[in-house]
Amino acid sequence: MPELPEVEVTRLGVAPHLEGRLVDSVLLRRDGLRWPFPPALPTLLAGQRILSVGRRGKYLLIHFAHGTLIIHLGMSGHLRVLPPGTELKKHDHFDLVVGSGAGQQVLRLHDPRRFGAVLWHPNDDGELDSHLLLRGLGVEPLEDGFSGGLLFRASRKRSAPVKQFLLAGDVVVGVGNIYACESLFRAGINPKTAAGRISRGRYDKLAVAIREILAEAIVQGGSTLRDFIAVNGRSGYFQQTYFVYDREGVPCRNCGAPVRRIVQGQRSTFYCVNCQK
DNA sequence: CTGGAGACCTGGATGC
DNA sequence: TGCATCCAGGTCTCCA
Repeated sequence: MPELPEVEVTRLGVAPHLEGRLVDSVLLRRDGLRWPFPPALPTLLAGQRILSVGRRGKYLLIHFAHGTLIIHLGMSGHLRVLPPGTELKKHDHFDLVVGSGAGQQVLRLHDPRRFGAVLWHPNDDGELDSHLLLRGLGVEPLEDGFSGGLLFRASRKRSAPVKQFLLAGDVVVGVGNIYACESLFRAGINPKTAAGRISRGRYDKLAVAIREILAEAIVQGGSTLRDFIAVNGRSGYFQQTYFVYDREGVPCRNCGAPVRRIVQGQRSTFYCVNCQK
């Protein structure tokens, strides 16, 4: 579920409930997800104040004075802010309880497939950017530094299809399977084209498309933010109007030709043979 | 360095 | 109804 917009909407949703508050306790309901939970987490965080909630790519970063809690939602994870005592559901793996008394709230991580992660980076372990999982990440697509020029330069000598080039995350972060498909459609680029054979001008168009599509998705998600504190929290995310993703055989919204599905790197790619050359 | 395949998991949809 | 198969929003690890 979570690509960059979903993670950013999650960040916007949970931050007001976390920032400035003291951690009461941490509950680990299993040993870990993709990697083991740091067993010392409850001790490390109890009584500590949350300074801010940030994001790097698809990683959520909960900053404390002495380190950062790194949370990844994997394929199926989501976070909710709930009243204490909320009934536990299957696959609720991790709680961060903040505040005390009537103001207490629980940040709860739910992740059926368990591809997510909860990790701890102590400040005395060096810069957060040098953390093993963060060090190889590309630029943020919504920040300065992301441009068609960057995509163009980074793609020279890359023979992989442009779809895979975007998904790899070492040049630009946060573009997952859905938004890679949608961005390439908006830019009119065939996902199979070798990244290194795409012109500067077409990358300019692609960079704009990526920016616009991610920003639009975040705006749409913003309208559902209160779901993050709903007890029976519905999806919390949003229904994006896709142009090609998950629309195999359906007429292209632009030209009417049936949308095609192919497999690249063991992932589905959806595109329009007419509109994407 | 680059690129491709396998790995990690559960659950929902589909087909016989 | 039951069971098998396929598919899913990520990304690390290993190998050629």
